[in-house]
Amino acid sequence: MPLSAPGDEQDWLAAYDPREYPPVAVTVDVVALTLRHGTLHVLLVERGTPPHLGRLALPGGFLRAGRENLATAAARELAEETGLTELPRVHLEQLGSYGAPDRDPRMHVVSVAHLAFAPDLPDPQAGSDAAAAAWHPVDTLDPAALAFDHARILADALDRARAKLEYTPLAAAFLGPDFTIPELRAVYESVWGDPLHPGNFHRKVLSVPGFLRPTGDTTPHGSPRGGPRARRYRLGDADRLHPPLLRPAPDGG
Amino acid sequence: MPLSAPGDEQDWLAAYDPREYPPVAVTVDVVALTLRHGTLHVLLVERGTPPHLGRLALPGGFLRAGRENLATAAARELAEETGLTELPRVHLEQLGSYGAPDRDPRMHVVSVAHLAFAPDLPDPQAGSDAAAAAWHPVDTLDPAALAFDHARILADALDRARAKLEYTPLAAAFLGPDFTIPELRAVYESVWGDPLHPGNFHRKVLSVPGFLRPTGDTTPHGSPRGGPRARRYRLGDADRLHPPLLRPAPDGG
DNA sequence: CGAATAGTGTCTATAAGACAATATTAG
DNA sequence: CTAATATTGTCTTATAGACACTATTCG
Repeated sequence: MPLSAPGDEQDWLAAYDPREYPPVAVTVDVVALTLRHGTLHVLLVERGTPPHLGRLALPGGFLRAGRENLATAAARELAEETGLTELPRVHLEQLGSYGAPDRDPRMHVVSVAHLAFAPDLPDPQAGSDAAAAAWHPVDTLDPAALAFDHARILADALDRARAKLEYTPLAAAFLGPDFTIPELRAVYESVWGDPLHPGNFHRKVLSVPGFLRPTGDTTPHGSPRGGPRARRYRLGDADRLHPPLLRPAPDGG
Repeated sequence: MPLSAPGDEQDWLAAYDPREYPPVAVTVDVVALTLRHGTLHVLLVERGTPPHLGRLALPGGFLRAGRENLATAAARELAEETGLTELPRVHLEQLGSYGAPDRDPRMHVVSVAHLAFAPDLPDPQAGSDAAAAAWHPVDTLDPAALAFDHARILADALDRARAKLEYTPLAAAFLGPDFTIPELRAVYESVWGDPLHPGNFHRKVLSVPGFLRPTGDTTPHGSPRGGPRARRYRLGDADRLHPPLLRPAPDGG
């Protein structure tokens, strides 16, 4: 219920003037994930200003008030930090908002965090804005190296990513338009951190209706250490996996 | 990355003054769901001021800058609109943020929507703030009667609620501390809108580890139209259902 | 050739759904 | 008594996971 406030706020609401209002800033942050050399990486920038100068942070910035919606702002920030004007084949979704009053020492900042899945993108060295940005492996990343509450946001993003692979075809967002089932399995193994049984995985993904559609051709070569060529697939029309690909259960519970 | 902005914004950021900044308001809205007489209801208020005067809206209001976080603000708004100072046994979680520039005609408002599951609460007539609030059945609600983009928010909330029942024990949040398996089944049937097989449901919920814990006693009476007394249960310690209770598949795939 | 891998077959334990059966209670 | 309901039992079918096997390709 925007701008309708209860009780004692209602009077001055009628004659609303934003300049009298205690300020809240809205920013948009992006947890951009990609796979490089088979391991999961996240895009981080090194902060050039205080607070947390020199520490790593998620790419992000202010919402341009009155001019863009949240998803647009997230895509814009991601494009600026990667130096890519085009971001083809990148999945972008909202993750959640973080609004603790003290999460930024300067003022109350509400950050709307987003989650991006991208195929292997080039190193963000080109643009000037992207100079401080780089891909970092998530498994060797020290959470204490992150500024603000970005370690928490990253942790939430990884939880969400792992869950999304179970019941959506989004694993393919880490790959090109065509891909093989072993490549798809590598995505699941990297994000979930568990090795999967090749044969069972193969049969299972093929059994999900609408997940994969064969292109008819195969890879030109076998895998680096031998083996036959793999068939190539494209995404089907399903936007949910029925039945889902469940992770190996977290032990006893 | 709060307050770290790329390129041309970086200069004036150092000498940041919120009064020079294009204003964005942050509100918190709540989609509060409860079960009354076996049907799902949502808490709505009738707007007393333009825009959308007289139309129905989700309860909500401004985030108190610098003084509260998002979840606290949502709980406060819900308490104010229901007239209840205590909100025991209410599950509250963040749903998502809505920030299209034109969603409120007065200014750019980012609303952080929340989702609440509550046991059958009294009608919100008591407090003055809650005068215009009432529970509305969701299945007979005309989406066009809702102000702003609240129909979309409500639809997203229902999607989330239906999905959450599959893999979390949150159905119990609609019930008291003790409940019977038929009562729990009624929650699933109301939220999913499908009748479930009593026998199979019974066995299935009991088979999920950590979901239900028997209290040892039973209901004092049978159900209104006959039948034996039902055993009472309390929630177990699981916060996820493994394996999940999957909905009947949406037809062909 | 030897090793690694894509893809298929087979078997078993488990789970889901249809249905039946029994016991208990309301009216 | 009759109807409705809680709970348990049984059976069939689908699925997950373990494992084996074949064919293909790299070095």
